[in-house]
Amino acid sequence: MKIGQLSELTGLSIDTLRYYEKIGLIEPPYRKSGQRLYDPDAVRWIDFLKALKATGMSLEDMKRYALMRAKGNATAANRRVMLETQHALVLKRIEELNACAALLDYKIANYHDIEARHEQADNRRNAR
Amino acid sequence: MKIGQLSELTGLSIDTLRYYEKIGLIEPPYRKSGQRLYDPDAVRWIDFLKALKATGMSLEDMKRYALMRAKGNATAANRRVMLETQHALVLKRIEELNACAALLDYKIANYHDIEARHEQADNRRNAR
DNA sequence: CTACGGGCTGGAGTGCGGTTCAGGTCAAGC
DNA sequence: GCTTGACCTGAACCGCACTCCAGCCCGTAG
Repeated sequence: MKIGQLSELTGLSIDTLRYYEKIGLIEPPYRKSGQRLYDPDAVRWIDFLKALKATGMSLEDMKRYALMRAKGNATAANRRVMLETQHALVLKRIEELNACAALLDYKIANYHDIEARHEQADNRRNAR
Repeated sequence: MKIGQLSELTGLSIDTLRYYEKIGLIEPPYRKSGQRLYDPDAVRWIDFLKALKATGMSLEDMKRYALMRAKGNATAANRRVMLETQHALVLKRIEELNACAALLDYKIANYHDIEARHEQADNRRNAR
């Protein structure tokens, strides 16, 4: 498929796809008269990249992973370790977000209290 | 307290504190012969800013919040809505991260399988 | 044959969130 | 009174992850 289609399927812009190729995240695909023609498997790889990115991994680290992947089975253990590290980071981040959510809850409850008190005050004023 | 102490207490660099003041996140404090002297309450406000930031809120949005806060009680309801919006975003983000964690788990399990199979192959080779 | 849509390149530009720097001022301790 | 260390300002600079652009090529449809 051509780059436009890949862009549609993955949700990454054409520019981003070319950029990812340039920095080594995507293997340079076969070309026909200059134009990139991608294997359908590219979609799955890019979806995985998107997932890694969603975990907060930097493009730099993703590139390291991609490089190891290209080198084949000998790097499997190292890749696993990378994923495990990232997994731990994700769990940590989730914890952090849970804490933030709790704080927001607390603050929001406070605002509700404040608003309720103001309403009471208004009611008293209107009753006079 | 002086800016150095505030920096220690909040974990933000002196530069960042001055930057936050410049963009309107922190009220310009009282000064004595040019030097900023902060009220201890500043720590609590900055900790709150850090929490908002940890939720992924942009400095721009935090500034909007700070501006409303400075305007007093009349803005309480709007501020509450902002926090509620942010709360919803945090929950969504947590969901996303959970999904990513699950994918990583799956991939890691795959790698374990692959490594186990390689080990078996090695064992067979050594047995010959 | 020509117009058009899509793709190509290299390189410059963008937005965010700071960080660093040059060139000072000020206050406290020795 | 001099040194030291913390602090001041405005402006330039940084890394990341894109994003856009000019000017080109190519294949297909009308």
